[in-house]
Amino acid sequence: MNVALTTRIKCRDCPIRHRAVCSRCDDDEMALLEAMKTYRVYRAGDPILWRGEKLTFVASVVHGVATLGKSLEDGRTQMVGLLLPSDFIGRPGRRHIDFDVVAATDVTLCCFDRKPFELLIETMPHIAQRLAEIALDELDSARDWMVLLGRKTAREKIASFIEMLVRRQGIVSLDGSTPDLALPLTRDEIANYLGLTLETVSRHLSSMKSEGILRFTDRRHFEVSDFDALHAATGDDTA
Amino acid sequence: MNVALTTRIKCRDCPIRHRAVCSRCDDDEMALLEAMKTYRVYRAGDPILWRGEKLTFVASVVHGVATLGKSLEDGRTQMVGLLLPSDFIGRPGRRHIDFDVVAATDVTLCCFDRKPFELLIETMPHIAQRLAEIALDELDSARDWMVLLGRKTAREKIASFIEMLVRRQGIVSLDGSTPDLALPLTRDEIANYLGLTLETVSRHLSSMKSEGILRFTDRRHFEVSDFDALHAATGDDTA
DNA sequence: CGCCGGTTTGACATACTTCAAGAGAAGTGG
DNA sequence: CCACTTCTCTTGAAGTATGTCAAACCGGCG
Repeated sequence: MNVALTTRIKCRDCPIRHRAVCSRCDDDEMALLEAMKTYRVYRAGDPILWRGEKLTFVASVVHGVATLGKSLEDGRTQMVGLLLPSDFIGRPGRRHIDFDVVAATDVTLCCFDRKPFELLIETMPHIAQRLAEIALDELDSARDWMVLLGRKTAREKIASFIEMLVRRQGIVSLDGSTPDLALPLTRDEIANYLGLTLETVSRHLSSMKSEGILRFTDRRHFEVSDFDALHAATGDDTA
Repeated sequence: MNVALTTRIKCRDCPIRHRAVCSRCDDDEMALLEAMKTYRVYRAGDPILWRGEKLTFVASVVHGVATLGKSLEDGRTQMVGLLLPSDFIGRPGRRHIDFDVVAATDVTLCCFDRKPFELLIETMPHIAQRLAEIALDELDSARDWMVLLGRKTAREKIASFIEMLVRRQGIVSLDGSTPDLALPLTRDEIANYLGLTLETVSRHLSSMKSEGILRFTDRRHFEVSDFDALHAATGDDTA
């Protein structure tokens, strides 16, 4: 089995201490959580939860990136979320999960058995408060993604995706260029995320390269040479 | 101005009492909410909140249907949610709203000023608990919608939309037909919801009519004559 | 009656997909 | 170190679903 226990991190040393579902909890509450939690570790590519599976635990992502996706009958798939550190997995109150969760990189989860966690929601207001915030934030970004999926052209989708990567991991210098950035997903995964095919993704990345907007140092590493042009290609208004 | 006060409903007689953000509250808590709430009424077509606007209140939909949408620079728009009775509007903790909210039919809202409501979240656990549930449910359906927008064909999108209407307001009899149902949106609004154009919506509705899946009694009223065929056209697996 | 918004239908354009072949990297084993 | 496989990615050619443009239809309402 892919699941393994890892060295326990103390909650006070936890990298997601200030953002995860536990972030509003005080020291006493933290001690309680500390006693309940368990870790699970997955290797890149491993399935974490499969659609329809019984939902025995809920979890926060501690390290790594997981994808949240769903498939149609005939095998078409759509990624509906990228789970990054501090993101929450699972749906308290539901017996089964309705999505596929897969580790995109090596992933560490901080898990709580579902039943006890549901009790926690009843008895520890700080948990419910933070959970509501997290869910509402996630909802906002899901809705932004819906605009992208429903109305943007392939080029705009790809530009938006790159811009998101830049905003998340990079700094844009005054001349509109960025340092070297990693593409964390394969062309296929990007396509899956954007509602496109991998060929379309490849073609548009190539054309943005030949237009001088992007420069590839290698297939999985690139820099933006003209951030203004990139933003203009997203179709978003200049917010 | 479009906003008007309406006759106050007592919370205990409220039609959304058991589903809205207040549904977990006990009698004492209810009394407090009763004192804080105000009603706002909008006519079909009226804007309720505009993107970027200051968010002075949050609200629950009591009657009617509102749409939640977002636009691109050049005017393309995408609907990202349909707000039905008991749905929640607003984002506690945010000063501004990032979407356009428009009344699709006449709408009544039960409103709370944002600041006092945020205090309520801190002090009244039942509110935060229910809000988390609502947001997580909404998130699940947003994600289902992302699959539709990203991967379904026009025909599948429309079949899915009709199926949703049926599940929400109708009953399917044993022979797979339904009673007369109302189409609450115009072709244009449906297109907007599905990430299509109104022409494409119209064409596919026509073809499903000629295939004997749907029957229109009038442009805004229809019945399903073959629910199995409808479901088969959605592309979803037989869940 | 004649306008008007919502709708249908047609003809055409095109962005994206599909199918297919091949090139680069990266790993594997001799 | 060099075949050999395998996987990812690129590029091309052809097909198609959906968008775009345009005209006509229909029911409602002044």
